[in-house]
Amino acid sequence: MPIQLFDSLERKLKPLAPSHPDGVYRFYNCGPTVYAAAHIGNFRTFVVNDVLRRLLELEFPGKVVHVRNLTDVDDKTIKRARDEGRSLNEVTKQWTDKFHADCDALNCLRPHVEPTATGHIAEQVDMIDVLMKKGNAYRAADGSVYFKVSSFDGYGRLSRVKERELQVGTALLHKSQAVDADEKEDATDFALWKAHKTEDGANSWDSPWGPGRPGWHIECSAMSKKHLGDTIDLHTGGEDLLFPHHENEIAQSECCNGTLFAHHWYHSKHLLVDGAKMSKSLGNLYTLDDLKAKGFSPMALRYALLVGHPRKQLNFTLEGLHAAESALKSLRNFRTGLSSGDAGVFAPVFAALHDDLNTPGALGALFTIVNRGPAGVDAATFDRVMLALGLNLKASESPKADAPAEITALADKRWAAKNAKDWAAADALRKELTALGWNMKDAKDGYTLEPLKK
RNA sequence: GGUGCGGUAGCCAAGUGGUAAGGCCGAGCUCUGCAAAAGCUCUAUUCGGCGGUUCGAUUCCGCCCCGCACCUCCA
Repeated sequence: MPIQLFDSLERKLKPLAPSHPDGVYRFYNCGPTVYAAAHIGNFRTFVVNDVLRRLLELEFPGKVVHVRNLTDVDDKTIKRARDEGRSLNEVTKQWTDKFHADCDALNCLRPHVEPTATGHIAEQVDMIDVLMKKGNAYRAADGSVYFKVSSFDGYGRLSRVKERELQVGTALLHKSQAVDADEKEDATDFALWKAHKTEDGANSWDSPWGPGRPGWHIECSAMSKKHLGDTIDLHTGGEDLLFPHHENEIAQSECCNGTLFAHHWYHSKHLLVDGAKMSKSLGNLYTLDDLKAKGFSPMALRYALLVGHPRKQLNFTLEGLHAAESALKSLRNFRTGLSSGDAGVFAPVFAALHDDLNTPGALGALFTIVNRGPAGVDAATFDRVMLALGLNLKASESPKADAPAEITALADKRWAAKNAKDWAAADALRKELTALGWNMKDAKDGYTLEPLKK
């Protein structure tokens, strides 16, 4: 069964297949802006894309090229650098490293190519130059270059923005007109090149239109073109990117290249936290480190992010993270009882994944197998399921914390009391340990200590 | 105002024109001196409301109620 995935543009399920004669599947996924630690909402998108990547590699072994960019110059990165009195490069390096570390912890495969915006200035300038020459762009008085939306008939196909504009209460339109009326010919035109402003500081590059920096949208068009060619097979991102980012990418790329940009568009939905949109003011914005500090493993987060269908909003809760930890533990226990056996029982799991990346359906099918017991279930195929989902069971175990000496001393005392069958003393010591936040697990010939969950 | 998505057990969440997967929590049991761990068992006559189509609808259609997201740089 081929992988079927919803296409945001045609709004239907379409099978995934390479469109180029070389059989290489070209996959572009919009990456992060590296100005702060990514939050779990960001990671939902990256984890979903990672499962997609893994499925593609199982389907087209050795023939997948996955490109994911890093946005390392924009208003936010520049502001951060300015606020901290550091260079743009220092700031973006720090958060790029952090992003990589978090992705590794979440068992997300690194993309085959991870291009940066600042590393592709020339490619972006070249594209803008073509757009200027073809009449799809114009230079404003201040040296900025804008894309002329009216020059591209296909504009709005992805997001149906034209339908929107017809009936817009025009409040938003007025707002954007007020801001940009001086420079843009039309409110819907967007920046390809932003003329240098004083607050940009040293972050400026030369161009035929004067010093400045590239607009946000052009970077993906340029990097996609450079690393995957004019036409790619799949372009993905979070739902918020559908408009304007992806709409603008299509316009830029198709006008510049004169050919279809992407065969397939896929957008994953956003994450809610405790039923509300994540925001700093609500105090419900979590990073991976926040959750680690609460004692959760990164793998539990990965699992929790896969519990909902990628094309539905998912409500993240701490309770859900607990559920994820427990579910992972069940999978670990189940795995230890496995040897070789029937690989076919896992077919429903893969069928669910191939059917529009239905991860909750796949997990449900998986636990249906788990509940039938390990007899005759094939270990290697189970492992392949874990590989597809990117669940590293080994890494999901809670890190073994070493108990401090005072705790060990108490535990030793209790162990001695227990062996002396002094139950009263033993129970009192157990209580004491519990109060100190440690659970003492008795085994046949010794004990282990583990910290209680916060 | 426009566009799109959704409302399924205490929480999270699949799914189907033919009578509700799964996870968590909870309860009971087994095993343990106790506890934990592990294992077993149980837990929605019901799928936002009202109509309609149908032999039959949670699943299709209509209306209504509620929630959420996007609408220029937020994954």
